[in-house]
Amino acid sequence: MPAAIRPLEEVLDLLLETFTSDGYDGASLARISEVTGLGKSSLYHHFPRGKVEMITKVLRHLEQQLEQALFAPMRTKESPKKKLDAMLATIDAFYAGGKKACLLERACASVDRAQFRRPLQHVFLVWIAALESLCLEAGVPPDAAKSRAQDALVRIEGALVLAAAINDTAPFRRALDQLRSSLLSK
Amino acid sequence: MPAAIRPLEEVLDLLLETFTSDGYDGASLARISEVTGLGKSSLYHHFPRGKVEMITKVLRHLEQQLEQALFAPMRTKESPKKKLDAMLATIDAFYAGGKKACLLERACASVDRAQFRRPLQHVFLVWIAALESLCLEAGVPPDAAKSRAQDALVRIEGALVLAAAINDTAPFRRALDQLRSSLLSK
DNA sequence: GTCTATACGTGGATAGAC
DNA sequence: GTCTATCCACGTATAGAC
Repeated sequence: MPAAIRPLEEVLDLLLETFTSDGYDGASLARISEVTGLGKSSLYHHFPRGKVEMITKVLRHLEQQLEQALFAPMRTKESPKKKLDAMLATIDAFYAGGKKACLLERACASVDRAQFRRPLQHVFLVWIAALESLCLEAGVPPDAAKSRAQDALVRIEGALVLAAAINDTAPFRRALDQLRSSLLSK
Repeated sequence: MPAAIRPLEEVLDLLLETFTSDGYDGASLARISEVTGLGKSSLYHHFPRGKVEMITKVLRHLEQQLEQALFAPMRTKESPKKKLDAMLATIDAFYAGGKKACLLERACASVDRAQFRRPLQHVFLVWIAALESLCLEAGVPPDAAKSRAQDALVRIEGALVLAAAINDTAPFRRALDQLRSSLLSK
């Protein structure tokens, strides 16, 4: 596979951004073409199955980003508490303090979600697993760790929805604060 | 305004259902026509501004439904605890135990959301206000009541998103359980 | 109020030259 | 790998008869 003019990585970053802000349905090929600087034919060269293939690869790309930015730091030898704080700071920055939407949530609500259900679900499951590990490491009882992890994502996603809907980032900031103080408590 | 063949109320119920399951973007006029049994022209007779007017009226309709089913019962003389339990049971049924999506969340993620931002925001604010009142009545400190109310919606919306994404209603059931046990605590 | 027919734009997707 | 040009389906929306 010869190197493309614009590295695929970079294209995926742009697609991630576009799908996040415009939604999967709202991101038209015309818009995507504009954003990436690639003509439609070029896009179909890289993604023969069209938009479905784009979002699928974007989801994998996002998963890799999360792996590097969130999950990998959680496997270091730092104290769980410090790792939690670091993770929350990263999340805070990633969602611009609650001003930015979440690609995952947007994708869940899209018309064609059935066509990329699996990769979408996978990102959530990986994220939950990472949080569960952290809980276990901090001494949270095994039968409670998974629920805790799921509930953390519930709060993050829900807070992003509400913050956008009422145009107030307070719910998001509180959600992170609450996770900071209670996710790892026994 | 002469009575329509099919009462407008009933049409709005059908639209609510369709927008919820298919999303605003995914609900095409063809589909809406099919579901309601009204031809496209009839739809434009009732909703001259098209889909935007439909969703706007559906949101108002939903607000009235919530008023009757959720908010009005909260203003009775029952104990706050009993009223909370009743509300959670209604919510549980409304979202089919976490299997059904939330129109509000779907609408938030739609392409044309800017065109019905206000009515959408209004439903959230009314709901939050109702929860806040209940908190205050139960003796939750005034400076905490609003946050509590917002956080309750965060959990409900977030749980619906996650439950759908990972195809597991457990997060939703837990969210309601947690609200039952902690929303009104001091 | 409802219907049939249709206009018009834009969506995703392709063909074929370079 | 990228471009221009184009296809077709479907989207919303409208016209005009009944």
